[in-house]
Amino acid sequence: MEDNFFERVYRIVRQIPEGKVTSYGAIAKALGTARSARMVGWAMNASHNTEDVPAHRVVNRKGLLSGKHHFGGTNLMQQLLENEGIKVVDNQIVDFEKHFWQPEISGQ
DNA sequence: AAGGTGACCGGCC
DNA sequence: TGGCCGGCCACCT
Repeated sequence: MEDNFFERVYRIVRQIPEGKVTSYGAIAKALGTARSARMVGWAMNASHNTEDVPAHRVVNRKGLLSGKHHFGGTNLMQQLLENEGIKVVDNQIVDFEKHFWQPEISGQ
């Protein structure tokens, strides 16, 4: 594996258990670069090439499926989340805090 | 090498 | 919660 920033993000996302979701900022924080939340989103963009990355479990801080547009479909991301027991209404996760899962901090 | 870009976040109203 | 603005950092052309 390479030391690419993407790999770092993927590693975290892959640790997200089923039925749980996290935010870009949380991942960025776990990476130690809380200010690069945008980079996390960018990494997810490249995650299209990686199958082991459940990007559908990653949403923005509001719990909105900000990246559903990139999922190739319209409600695919939502379906995946609902399939894991997460309720999604109007592109927004219900009880977001409840399903929120915080990744472990790197180097700790 | 420089500039543009982005699936964001936090603060303020 | 919603809208607007600034910052921030790695990737791409």
